[in-house]
Amino acid sequence: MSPWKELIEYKNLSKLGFHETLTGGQCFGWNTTSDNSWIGSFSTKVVELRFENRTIFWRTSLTYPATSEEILEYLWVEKSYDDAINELPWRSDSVLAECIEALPGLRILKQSIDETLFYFLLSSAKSIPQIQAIGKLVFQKYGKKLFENIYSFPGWDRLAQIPERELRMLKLGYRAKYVAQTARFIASRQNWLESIMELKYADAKKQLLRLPGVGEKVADCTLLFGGNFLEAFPIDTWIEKSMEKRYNLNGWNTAQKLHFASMHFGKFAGLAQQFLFSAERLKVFKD
DNA sequence: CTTTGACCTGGAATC
DNA sequence: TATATCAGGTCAAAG
Repeated sequence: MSPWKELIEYKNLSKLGFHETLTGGQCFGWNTTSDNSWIGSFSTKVVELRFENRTIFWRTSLTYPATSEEILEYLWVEKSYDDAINELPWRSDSVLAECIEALPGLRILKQSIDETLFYFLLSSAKSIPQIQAIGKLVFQKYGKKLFENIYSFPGWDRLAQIPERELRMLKLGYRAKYVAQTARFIASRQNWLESIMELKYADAKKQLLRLPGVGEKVADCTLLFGGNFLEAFPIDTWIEKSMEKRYNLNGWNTAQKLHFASMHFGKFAGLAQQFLFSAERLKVFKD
């Protein structure tokens, strides 16, 4: 590892918001190394981050290094983040205001779409630690070793060569079929997944829905966390609960809730979703 | 077009 | 210490 360096001093960031960003379920490649530090990887770069006195410090692997610019981009530490927060309707929405206040600096990471799709294909009826665990088994077996205890995403072409039964042995359960079939779909279409990012949100989502194991929720997670589509609004059980309890949308179906989210939260609905989601998960509200 | 149940597995809840 | 339930969903069959 390189020596620790200061990445940036960040006034409006809490340890909780940062911790939740890295371990709250939008990504699965980070592990806590101490009370205030985390180690993980993105696009075969290994990084350790530390949060201290409103400042983020970083160090990186010598064999798989990242630059500070790459880390800032991955963490969405840019003016566009502040602008996005500013555009959310927290001035007139006290629920959202309370969530943002409780989790300063919570953000959407800029992950790669291939790896993000993979993880969310594993996510159904699994808790965050379980998704992390079974994902890691696959990385460990078919990926490249990047660091002690850190392995890379093998890539869809590699995954396409693996029989479903072999994936089942890695505890994927019925998700093995999703991964195996999706891998074959993607591997047989050159540049298909990457080109989705050039599309408009609705079209990109329509494309992802063609994949086996990808329903609305997984499609929106993939687009939001891996495709930089900030208007994507994944509705899982937590958000479902949030919409019904905090916004009184009992009896609304998913399409209606999605419409509400888009109208009410606007083009950064996905960022709002992350605050609502984490607030619900971390029990910010008394109920 | 909405509703229902199966699908793998295991950590967490209740006996 | 056992046994039953349910979990960041999807899909297909049935109403």
